[in-house]
Amino acid sequence: MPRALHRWNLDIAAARAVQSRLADRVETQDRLGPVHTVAGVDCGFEHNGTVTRAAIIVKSWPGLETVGSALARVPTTFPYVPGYLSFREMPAILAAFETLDTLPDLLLCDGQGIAHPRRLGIACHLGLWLDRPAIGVGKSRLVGEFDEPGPAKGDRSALRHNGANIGTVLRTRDNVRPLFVSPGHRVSTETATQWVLDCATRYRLPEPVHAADRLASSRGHRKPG
DNA sequence: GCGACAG
DNA sequence: ATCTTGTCGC
Repeated sequence: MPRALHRWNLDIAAARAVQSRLADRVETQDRLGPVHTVAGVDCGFEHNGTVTRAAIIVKSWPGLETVGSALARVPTTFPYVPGYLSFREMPAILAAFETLDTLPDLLLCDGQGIAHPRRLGIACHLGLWLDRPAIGVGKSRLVGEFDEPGPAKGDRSALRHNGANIGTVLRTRDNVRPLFVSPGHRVSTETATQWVLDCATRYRLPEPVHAADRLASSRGHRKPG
């Protein structure tokens, strides 16, 4: 991974051009190997947002036991602009991945996959960069229209945008706000949806992402009660 | 011009 | 994302 050869603090116009170019390389068909490890990826911020904190939690599959983790803190160089999240969080995320000796078999990223204006959400960007199967798990919608899914765990509806199916609005627990699942790379919408549901055991967020969320967030450090 | 807008 | 305790409901 030619990390040193890349600059991430581009202007919006340049970032947009990069997204459009990379979007063509995203694979929406299943191309996964045996999945023995599933990782959750998320970011948090410290010091008034000047530092980005990326967290990765690697879980075994099946079993969902934590078998690895990584944490990296990097100076924040890109502002939060809807549609350009990867340029803000990728530097820290890649720094965290570099401390892992083995890449996970499947990545669950907090954020969208192809459910993005130019079909290049952070899950796509990360999946392409690491050449790993990746799934986007958003807590809210960026783009797309959908019908409210039923109230029970497993209920779902299609997320569409510009006449295309870009993901699934999935209920991962009874009576909780649904998640927005979309392919990141090398995973189909159907498979992505199934993996998120299979990893959703006790929280709204799938286990790996929930764990990464806690590690990335400053509140995850508070003492248990 | 106006509203929407991942984390 | 982050600042933040208790409280209401399934």
